[in-house]
Amino acid sequence: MRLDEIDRRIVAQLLENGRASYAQIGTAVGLSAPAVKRRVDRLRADGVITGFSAVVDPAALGWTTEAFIEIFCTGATSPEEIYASIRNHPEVVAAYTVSGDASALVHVRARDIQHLEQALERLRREDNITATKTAIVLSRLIGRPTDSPERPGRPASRY
Amino acid sequence: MRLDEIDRRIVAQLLENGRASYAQIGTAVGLSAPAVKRRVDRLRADGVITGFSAVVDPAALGWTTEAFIEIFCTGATSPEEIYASIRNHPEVVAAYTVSGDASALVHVRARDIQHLEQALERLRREDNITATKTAIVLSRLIGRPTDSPERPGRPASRY
DNA sequence: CGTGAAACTTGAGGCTC
DNA sequence: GAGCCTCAAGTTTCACG
Repeated sequence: MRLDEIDRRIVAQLLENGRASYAQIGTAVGLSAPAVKRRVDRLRADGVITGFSAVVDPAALGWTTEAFIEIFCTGATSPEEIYASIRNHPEVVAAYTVSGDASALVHVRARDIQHLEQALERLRREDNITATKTAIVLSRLIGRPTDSPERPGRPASRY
Repeated sequence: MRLDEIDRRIVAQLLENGRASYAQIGTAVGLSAPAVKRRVDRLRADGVITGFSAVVDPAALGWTTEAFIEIFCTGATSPEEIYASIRNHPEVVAAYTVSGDASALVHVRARDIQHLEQALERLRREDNITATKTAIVLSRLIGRPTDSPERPGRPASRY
C-alpha cells in the first residue's frame, strides 16, 4: 500500500475537484485516463480514498450555529460508553476522545442558538455525562475540505 | 434560494456519493437526469453546494496524529490578526474564533507526535499567541463527511 | 502503461405541461 | 417556471498490445 508521487498528485486533484474526469486528472499528472482510473480504483480498494462527497455550505441549509462541547464523564467511562451517549444526537457532527481534562470533545451543529441549547440540554441528560463546557463558534477562520498530502494553507472561507 | 424536499434529497445523495451520475440521482429522487442536472447547477450557483471532494483517510497518507489547540491571545486581538498568525501553519486543518476563555480553537493534524510538538512550538512563537492548551485526539468516535440535512448519526470510523 | 472500441453519461437544444 | 425527450460530444470502462 505504498503511494508514489503520482498517487499523491491524483489524491490532491480529487480533493480539489472530486468530479474531475480521469482524462482531466491524467493531463494534470501526465497519465492516460485508464491509468488514472486503475490508480483511483486501487486507492479506493486500499482505503486511502474512502469515498466522494459534495461539499455543502451548512449555513445555506439553515445550520447557522456551531459549537465545540467538552464532555466530562464519571471516572472510568470507556470510549464505547461515550460513543453510546452521543451517537443518537443528530446535531453531533464529529466527536473525539482526547487527552486532558475532558473525556471527549464533540463538534455540534444546530439551526440556531435555541436549537443548540436544546441539543445541549439533551446531551446533558445522558447518564454518563456529568458536565459540559461549551465554546460557541463565532467565526470560521480556516476550514480545509480535508488534508491534502502536500498542499499549503488555503484562504479561509468565512461566514 | 428556497430549497424544496427534492433539493434536499439531491444534496443528501451527493453527500453520500459525490460522483453519482445524474441519472442515478434521478431514479433515487424520481426525476430525469436533465432535471437533476438543472437543480444541481442551481444549487451550485446558489452556493449550497460549494464543490466536490474525495474523502480521504488522513492516516493512510501518514497523518496519524491530531489535536485541538485552544489559543489564547493578548487582550483585544482581532479575528484577522489571529488568522494571520495561523494561516501559514500547514498543519492547521480548521480554526474558529469561539466564545469562552480561549480566543480561538484550532484543529491540527500532524504526521506523528514529534511533528505535532514541532507545529505547536512554531505556533507558540507567533507574537499574538500568549498561551495554548492542547487536547490530543485519542480516538475518533464520530466523523460525518459533512452535515446531511436529514441523515441521522452514522457509525464512527475509528482509528 | 497506452490504445482503441463499446456503453454510458453529460450538456444543450427544443417541446410540453 | 419546471420537467421530459433527443442527440452530439465527452467520459468511463474494458480487452488487448
